[in-house]
Amino acid sequence: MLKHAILGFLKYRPHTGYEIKQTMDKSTGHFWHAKQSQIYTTLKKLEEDGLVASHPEPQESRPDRRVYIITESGRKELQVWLSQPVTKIDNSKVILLLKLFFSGKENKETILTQLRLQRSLHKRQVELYKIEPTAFIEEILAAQPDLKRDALLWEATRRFGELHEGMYMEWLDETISMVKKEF
Amino acid sequence: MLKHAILGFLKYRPHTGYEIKQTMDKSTGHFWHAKQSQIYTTLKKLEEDGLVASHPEPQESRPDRRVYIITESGRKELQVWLSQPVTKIDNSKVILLLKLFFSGKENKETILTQLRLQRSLHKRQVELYKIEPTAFIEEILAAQPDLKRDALLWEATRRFGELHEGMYMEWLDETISMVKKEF
DNA sequence: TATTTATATATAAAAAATTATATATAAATA
DNA sequence: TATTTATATATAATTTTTTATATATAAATA
Repeated sequence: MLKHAILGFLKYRPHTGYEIKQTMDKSTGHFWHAKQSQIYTTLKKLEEDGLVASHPEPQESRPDRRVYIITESGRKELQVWLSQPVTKIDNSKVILLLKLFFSGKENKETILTQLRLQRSLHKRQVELYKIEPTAFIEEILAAQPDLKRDALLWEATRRFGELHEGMYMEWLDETISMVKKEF
Repeated sequence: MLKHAILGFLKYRPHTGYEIKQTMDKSTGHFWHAKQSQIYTTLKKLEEDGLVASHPEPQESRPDRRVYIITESGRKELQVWLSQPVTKIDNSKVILLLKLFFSGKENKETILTQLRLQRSLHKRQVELYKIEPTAFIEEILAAQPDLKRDALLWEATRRFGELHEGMYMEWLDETISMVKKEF
């Protein structure tokens, strides 16, 4: 799946591995991520398969960078993937829930500390959703106004993050109250 | 992490690999899952590390089953893991959002079909959250009433699934409307 | 009666993802 | 001035996860 994410980014403009990591973190970070090492190895595989092409670009003060572009074959592959329906719900993994599930014999304060720490992390995240991705969208739209439809969908994914964080905070508050009362 | 999930289940009672898969699907399935093959290989590793022990149990009509129990060392390991704070937000992966993010050049109907299919999948899921896990909890509580605190936490994780599905449906409806209007 | 599905057990191979490590320079901080 | 942090590049080793395959019997369905 990372293959297709990378093809997606290269559809807009050429990227180096480093740039893909940066762009990904700022745009799809809350619903799709990858480690830098994974991006580099996947780019190599994509090039072997002829879905992307690359050339080294000399730099004055930094080591040479390798710039990747999408090929025609890559565009086709992306297009096919985009049109394929998503036929199941993706089952995510939530470590906090896993710990909570088995914490029946833990003492009250251990559980509350766990929940409160997560609450503080998510509170910060809620703030981020209201600024960061919007800036990213406006920057690109200024250069390419033909991406208006793309921008609407990017906003929809940002909105998902916002709703998700809202739901998470609601659940945390509800659960903290429950533990305070019932434990 | 699967190691600890398995230790968690074995804390309550002995399980075979097959049973762990069944129990997991019915209880933590919406926030933690594993393939059967992964469960078997992880059980082996846990036994090598002395965190679980096993013995084969002959059966009349079926192949012998191997029953795993948690060791003292396993209980300690689980306890340490449970008390360690979760210091970051887990970044999940949502395939639908990834596709949507890159679908700016897809036609309106392709996008709407994608969203509507997902809506139907999640609608069915919403129903499941209101029955299945509750049955699981009551069954266990009937046999072991000292698990009342455990049951409260299990209910909290079920509630998370319920809220999550509600939020997902809300977002899908919102996004479907947006695409209908703006595309 | 034949075929399919479910129960119950797992192993092997492949793919994906994480963690650790490595190089080199510039800029900022102590 | 020395150290740390940030930019920019990647590879190697390990762990985790998925996909594919395998065996054997009972029960249900066509």
